[in-house]
Amino acid sequence: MPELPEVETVRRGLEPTMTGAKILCVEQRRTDLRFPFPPDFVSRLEGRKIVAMGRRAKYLLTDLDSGDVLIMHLGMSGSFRIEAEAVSQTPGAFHHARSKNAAHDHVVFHLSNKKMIIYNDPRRFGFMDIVPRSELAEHPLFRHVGIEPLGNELNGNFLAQKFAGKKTPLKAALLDQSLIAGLGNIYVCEALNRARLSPKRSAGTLAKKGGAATERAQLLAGVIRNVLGEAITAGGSSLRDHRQADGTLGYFQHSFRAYDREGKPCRNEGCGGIIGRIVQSGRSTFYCATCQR
DNA sequence: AAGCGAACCTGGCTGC
DNA sequence: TGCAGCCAGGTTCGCT
Repeated sequence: MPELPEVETVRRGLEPTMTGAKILCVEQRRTDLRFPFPPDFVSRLEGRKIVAMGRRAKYLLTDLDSGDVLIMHLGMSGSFRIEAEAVSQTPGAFHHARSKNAAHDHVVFHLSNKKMIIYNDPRRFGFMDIVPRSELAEHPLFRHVGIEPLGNELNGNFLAQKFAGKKTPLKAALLDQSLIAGLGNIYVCEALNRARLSPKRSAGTLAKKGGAATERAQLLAGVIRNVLGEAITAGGSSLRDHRQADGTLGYFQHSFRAYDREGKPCRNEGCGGIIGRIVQSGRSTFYCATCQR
């Protein structure tokens, strides 16, 4: 589900409730998601105060007053919701057992402010880990993570330098989290459509011979920032189940120009083409063969 | 070495 | 109504 804009939306939704609160009790309802939980998962969380809620790439980073960081990844179908702690009953015991997807509520954090943070993930591609903040950068998950697309490093020169000589399709290069971290299938399709670049073009064609940036590279870098920024403003995209933490739906899906619009008219000005669908390395690519070259 | 398909897992939708 | 088949926002592994 979640690409950078959705994860950032989740972060912003959780922050007011989580930051400053103390974790009183953690219900860990299974031993694993995509990976096993660390054996001391619960004991390293209970009694700790939450100092900050951050994000790196598609990871949520919860800093604790112990110096540990709780790392959370939502996989394809992970989501959080906030509920008021039920009074006069065992914490969390059955309060939300009646809600729709309770079968997939895998972790419940009970906070000192009488709120519950509930992690739900039907497909269980998400995962959680805890490491000391000082070791985060060297953690296997983060060691090879690429730049933040909304930071200052993303520009035409960066793309040209990283893509120079690459024959891999441009779409695949943009999905490579070790280059730019946070883009996924939706926003790559959207960015390429807005930049009018074919997903099939070799990534290397964005660099000149010496490795300098082409105008296309400059354009693409700017478009990536814009699309992600607009999506965050819209609260992300709600295709199936993504919601902001307060339960409201993101609405960026209404602004899609290519993704999930097979057979519909390209929305680029003066184009008049039809959005098509192809498969690249097993994933759907939506693009307009008329204007994306 | 790069690039592709399969794998992980469940649910929702389509079509027979 | 039922069931088979296909598809899904991510990532990693292993085989050409």
